[in-house]
Amino acid sequence: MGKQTETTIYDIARQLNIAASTVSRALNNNPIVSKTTRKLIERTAQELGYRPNIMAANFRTKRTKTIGVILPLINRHFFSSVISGIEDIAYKNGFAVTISQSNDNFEKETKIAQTFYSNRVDGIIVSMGMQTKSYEHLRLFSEKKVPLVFFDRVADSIPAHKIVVDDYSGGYRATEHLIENGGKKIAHIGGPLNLKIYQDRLEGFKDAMSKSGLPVDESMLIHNSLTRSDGTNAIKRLMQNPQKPDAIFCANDTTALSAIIYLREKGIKVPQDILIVGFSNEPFSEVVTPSISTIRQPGFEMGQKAADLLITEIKSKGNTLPFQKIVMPTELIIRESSVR
Amino acid sequence: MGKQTETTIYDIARQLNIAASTVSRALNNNPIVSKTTRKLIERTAQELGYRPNIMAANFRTKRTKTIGVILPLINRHFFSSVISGIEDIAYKNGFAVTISQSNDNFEKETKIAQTFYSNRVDGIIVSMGMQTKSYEHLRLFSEKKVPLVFFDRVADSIPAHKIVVDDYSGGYRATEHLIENGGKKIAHIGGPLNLKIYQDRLEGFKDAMSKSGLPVDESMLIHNSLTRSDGTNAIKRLMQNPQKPDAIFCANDTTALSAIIYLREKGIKVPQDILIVGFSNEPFSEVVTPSISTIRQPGFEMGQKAADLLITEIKSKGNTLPFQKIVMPTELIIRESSVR
DNA sequence: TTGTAAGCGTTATCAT
DNA sequence: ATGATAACGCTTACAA
Repeated sequence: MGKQTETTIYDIARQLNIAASTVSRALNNNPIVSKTTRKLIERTAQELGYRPNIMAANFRTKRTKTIGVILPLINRHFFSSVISGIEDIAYKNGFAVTISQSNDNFEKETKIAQTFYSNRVDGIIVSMGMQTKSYEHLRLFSEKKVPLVFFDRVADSIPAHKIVVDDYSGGYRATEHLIENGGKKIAHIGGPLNLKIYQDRLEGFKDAMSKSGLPVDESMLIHNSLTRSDGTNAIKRLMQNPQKPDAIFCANDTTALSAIIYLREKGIKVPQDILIVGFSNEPFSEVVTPSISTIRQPGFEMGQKAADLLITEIKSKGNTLPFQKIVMPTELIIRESSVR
Repeated sequence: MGKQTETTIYDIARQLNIAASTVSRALNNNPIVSKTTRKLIERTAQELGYRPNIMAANFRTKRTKTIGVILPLINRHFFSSVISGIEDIAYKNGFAVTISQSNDNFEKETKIAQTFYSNRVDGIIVSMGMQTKSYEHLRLFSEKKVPLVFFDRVADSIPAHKIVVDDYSGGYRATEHLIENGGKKIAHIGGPLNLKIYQDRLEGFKDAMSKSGLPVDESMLIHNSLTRSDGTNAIKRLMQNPQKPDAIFCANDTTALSAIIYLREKGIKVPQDILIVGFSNEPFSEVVTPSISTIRQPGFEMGQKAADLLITEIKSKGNTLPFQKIVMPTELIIRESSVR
């Protein structure tokens, strides 16, 4: 049975025989209004069931108190953890969070960026899609001084804050661990190399190998999109190789899982015959048999940090701080798949 | 090196010596403008780097093309699947999606609802928190005719569209399956009964039991918040019971997992000694050992359906269709944990 | 088919 | 400390 028309600050002003501007000031906690009128206004607002029209305020102030988030896929544990962390901090600071998934599709990513821009989000947080090789669609934001924070899949060439995990040392530690457990012919199932994170994991892998004097066999390096079926194809190919691997460093847990399941079907034992380490610490990794050794990425904390940096940037309008690259520590979690 | 000031439709109009209204019409694909002027306007808009100020348009039209989503926890496979489905449909219809998580906290849920209302979202999609027993905070939306769609955790007493899975028959099928596999003393680890879904799963359980002439032992019914540790406590209590269960129907996969891991530690074999069925088909259920038999809930499709219904409702402004309760089918997935 | 002009609800500037 | 008023950029009757 709601009223047809919304209460505005004018209604409150009329009721109290004061100016709308005073009402506006009171409702925005402007200390200049007297205590008595403020109380009066607050009570009347309550009585009339006043709800601020944020759209009008946004329009006027050119701020939306909204953060846009672009990421490849919502429905993935790491990403949803990050979202959760972003939402946590945003909420505490009175910001809304708008989320769109690119599905690793470059066109969609571009369109989302444009929509966010047109919607005048106060800032955006981005993790790029696997296809993304050009950054024109994001340049709009840096040009117009809309704060932008990257996480995980970052564009090195764009000046912006970046939150990443230490992919290099993650890759290094994972490989080192495989070597410590007897791995000699170690394969790597990696992601597309246009993304820095996969370059870094690969570099870590290579450096750990050469540190131990082990050769990197190019035929044992596979790069794909790291889906479940990509993983299955990769492990198949590796096992057809005349030089079969005795250990595999997978750039995510999904492909590690593919490998484990494929090898199980073929009667090849993990970790006895082949050692495996994944990356990301997906929830299933702990409970699969054998449980998957992996590199933990603090998704929730990364989201918090990203939101925190972005909001700081938004609040310090224009006085852009020097861009930071925050490298969150990774942690090797040793489970069954890599220990003989 | 961006311009200080944004291009508006007036800039375009001035450049072409036409009226701003014509520009507005052209840019909104109003068929009334002639093809020639439209082309002209589009080209000029492009040249001037025009980006519509959606805030101004929203303010004017009182529409935001935004859907608000309130759910307990983003970082949970079922919920993130739903979000993914919502986002998919919303994007295709030109809607943005704003998401907030209640963390199963009633106060936060209330505050989110108010914020969404003040932000004038065009509609909201809600799955309630476990603490939520009053619906005052949502009444605002129905009063003001803001479309509202519930999913999964619905409030039966509120008139609105509802998307649920067939929890009753899910519970029934799960229990029936346990009985078929030799379960006689069957326990149930369930959720809080203020939520309809857990009532329904329990009802399905009870009916399947009585159908087979099996007694329901009240000491074998446990209700908690279904977290990992809740599950561990529950299975502990059940195993201390003088009447130990020979099968358990868990209201989610998380507690099923807790049970499996606890029993494994105690040397009790699943499924040989105790049969287990879960609910939700979390990703880990397929790969844990033993793999968990469970009830599949089509999260992505539920999200799609919810967004679809909501957008239809939004577009049919005011002419509210009769409220639907859409019951999505559940599917029993039989894996290792329940088959002897 | 195009132009004119009012108005959406708020905030901010300037005056009182 | 409060009031009057312009302005934000767009859409939409209504007029031409």
